Amino acid sequence: MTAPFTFRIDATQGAARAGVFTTPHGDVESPAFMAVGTLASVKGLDPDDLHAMHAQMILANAYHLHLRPGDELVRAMGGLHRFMHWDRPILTDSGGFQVFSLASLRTVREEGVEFQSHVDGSRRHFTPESVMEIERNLGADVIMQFDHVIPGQSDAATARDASERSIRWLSRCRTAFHALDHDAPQALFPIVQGGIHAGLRREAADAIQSLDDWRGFGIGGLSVGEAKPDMYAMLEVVDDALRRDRPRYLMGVGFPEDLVEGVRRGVDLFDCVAPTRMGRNGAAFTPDGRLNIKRAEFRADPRPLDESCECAACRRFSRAYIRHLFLADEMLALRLLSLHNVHFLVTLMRQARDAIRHGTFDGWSQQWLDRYHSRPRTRA
RNA sequence: GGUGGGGUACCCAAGCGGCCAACGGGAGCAGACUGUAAAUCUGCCGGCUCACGCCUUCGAAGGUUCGAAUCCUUCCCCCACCA
Repeated sequence: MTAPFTFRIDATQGAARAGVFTTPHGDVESPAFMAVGTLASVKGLDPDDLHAMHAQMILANAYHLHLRPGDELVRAMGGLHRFMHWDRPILTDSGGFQVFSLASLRTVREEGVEFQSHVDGSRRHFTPESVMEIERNLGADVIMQFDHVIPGQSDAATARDASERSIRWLSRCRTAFHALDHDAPQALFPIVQGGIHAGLRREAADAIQSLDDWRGFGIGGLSVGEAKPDMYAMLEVVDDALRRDRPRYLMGVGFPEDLVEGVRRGVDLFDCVAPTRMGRNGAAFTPDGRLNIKRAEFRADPRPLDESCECAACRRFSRAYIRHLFLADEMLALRLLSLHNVHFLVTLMRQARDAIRHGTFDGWSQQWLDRYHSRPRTRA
């Protein structure tokens, strides 16, 4: 068995790479999409669903699980893997994104962040040290540093402040991480910040890489309101600035087109709430763009959501049926759409992997993007 | 037959002389969601119009009034109780 947290690159094409990331709970073939299970549940799906669609690794969130049910409880229950009955790799986010998304409920200081719990209003203090302990208690394979995420269009001064603070916090995370007793092997990933400012991104990458021999890198602070071209430009900067023999994880991305664009720019891992949230809100991913199942045009449409899809929803159910379920507020609709969307992204990354291995990625990705963006109104 | 209550836009429902094309819901139609405070949020929702605006509506008909969904008269329906 390969030592944990090694990354083996099997093939490359341009900046794109196909590889295998090894964790204590199994290998992750990359590029890969990780479904998000913030509260130790990929909303609407159970582990059997995820296994069946060949999901390899999933995400959970330190902030949310600390508030409820409590990271110490999760540890007492044998850790996140046992608690949620998922025996494959897990990554936990640190709560850095909540610094951004719960901006109205928190105060950032150098020491850490004071949150007012969105659950019960109680005050909670998060520091790099406390977050490391929380993530140790949860016991994911990969844990993310505590970082400071800011809106995507922030000016350079704001972005520098947040990025440099994130690097100082990384240093504290690293010290705390090594001082803790871990119940099982874990890898701490740093996060490259810097907003949409190329110079800041490069500085952040350099500073982070001088701190330790990291097993992988997070790329954060993107898909938080900036324009897509800015995000893609930052990926190119970061691709160039980071060592290539470690996996790169683009945090919070994304939409299908962003995954393909990301792989083209050297990203190996992605996660996003989009497939489950958009599924719950009535949208399905298809190779021809998003399909809004609520639309009247699907009232009597016998076709599956995506005619080329082999997921458990598309193998069995029509658009007409799923539309009916959705409009009737049946929970099965949310589940089927979530199932399809996660399957879609997991499968998309498998296709990208295969294309890289076969040396056809450039053509494949261009064709895929052309079709996705062409969006024929109706295919009948 | 008597008494009381009621008939408002696709449905429910507020309004009870001008600020009413008419509060709210629902349904319907469309859109947005990117490390999940999200099974959430936004817009449209009588007709014509890009819009200003105009036109037709509040059971029916007639009346009072500068002006009515709102007041009066008659009629038609519905509901409850009494006989």
